[in-house]
Amino acid sequence: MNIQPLLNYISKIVALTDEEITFLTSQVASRKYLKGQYILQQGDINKSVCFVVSGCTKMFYVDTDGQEHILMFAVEDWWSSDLGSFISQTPSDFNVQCIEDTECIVFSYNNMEETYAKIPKLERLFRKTIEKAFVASQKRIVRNFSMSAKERYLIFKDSYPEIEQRIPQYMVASYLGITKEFLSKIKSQIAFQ
Amino acid sequence: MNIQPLLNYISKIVALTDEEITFLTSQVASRKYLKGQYILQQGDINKSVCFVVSGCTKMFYVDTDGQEHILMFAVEDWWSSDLGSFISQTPSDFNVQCIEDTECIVFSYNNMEETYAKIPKLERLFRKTIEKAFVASQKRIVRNFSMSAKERYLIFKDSYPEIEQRIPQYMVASYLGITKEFLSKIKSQIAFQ
DNA sequence: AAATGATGTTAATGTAGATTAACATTTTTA
DNA sequence: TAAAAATGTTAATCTACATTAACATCATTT
Repeated sequence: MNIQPLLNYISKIVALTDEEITFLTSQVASRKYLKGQYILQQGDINKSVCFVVSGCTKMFYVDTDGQEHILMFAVEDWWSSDLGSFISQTPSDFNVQCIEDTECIVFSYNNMEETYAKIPKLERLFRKTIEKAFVASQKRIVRNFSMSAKERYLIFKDSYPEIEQRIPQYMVASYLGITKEFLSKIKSQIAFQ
Repeated sequence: MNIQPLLNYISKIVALTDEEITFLTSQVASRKYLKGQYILQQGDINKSVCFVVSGCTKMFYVDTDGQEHILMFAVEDWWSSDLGSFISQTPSDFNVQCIEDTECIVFSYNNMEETYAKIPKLERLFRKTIEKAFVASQKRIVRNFSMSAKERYLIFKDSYPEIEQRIPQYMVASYLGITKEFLSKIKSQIAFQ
């Protein structure tokens, strides 16, 4: 199993010994999904945290009216999971679905305690990763409160130009919390200045 | 210095030895603020993470139109900080202000690495705390996208009845992302069913 | 106890973005 | 290569919530 992409990612944050790498390798698994496949479904208990090696996923919530609300995308070198369901082992509020053929490296809930115990550096890595995710999430709340949809779209485009290229526009709209029709209007406004 | 409230909080999540408690005590400080005082101001670098022992704080963002947007309140046993500024030691986007006389126990940035190194259990505690905060933040994003202001108000009221009692209504409105006038309307609607 | 400031309410009017619906374009499949 | 499915656009109409403004109530200070 090739976990090199994960090791490269980790090495940017903490340095593992050969022994730790060997142990880590024994604790994770590689998984491949086709475009359209679900990694997690609303209501199921999330048993795993995925590191995306290639491809792209979306995490979304389907509300009582059947409307889909995208919370995040994950591409190469990102983490993709419903952390809430994972940490409390309760039914998930979210779906995680592949929007391209996707390859992941997977940590499973049962191994997690042992992995943290044997490699405390990984606990540090996850602490830092989640700190950043939390900060980004707070900033998104602020933007949703204080900025217009147009401003939010421009920031998204600017922050994630690669992602905007590879996903359909109606998913960008969903991520921004607006309808595809309104995003279409915004884009035509921008085109004419 | 009385750090008992912090120790009680910690003991619910991880068990510290006497030695660890002694060390921890040497690393934190107690601080008192009056109602209205700022613990952190937008633009300043956040040097500390506060555990609230008594009182209440609000963290908020002032946008370019001078409008205030409240991200969170913190009461007894909660953490109150701009984590983004803290972890990256960059100017803060947020203000933290006391809305009651408030007493905190403070971890400072300079001690943090050492504290984690000496008491890895605290790194575990913070990982878990931030995981929960992140999950709550994601759920808030979903609610803001998929629910009406009235629904969000009812959930807030239900989730934090104590907080709703002790803060002015216009701050609840700001937290919900609506105007005080509209919250007033919602409340009168609810009163007549 | 009056005055000041902070907080809350009501109502008229305005607007960002939703909804609906019809159609255009692109991609995928048979 | 035609048909079907997925994606994107345009325009009319609607609505949740913002804005403004005037006033009411409560708390704090002098």
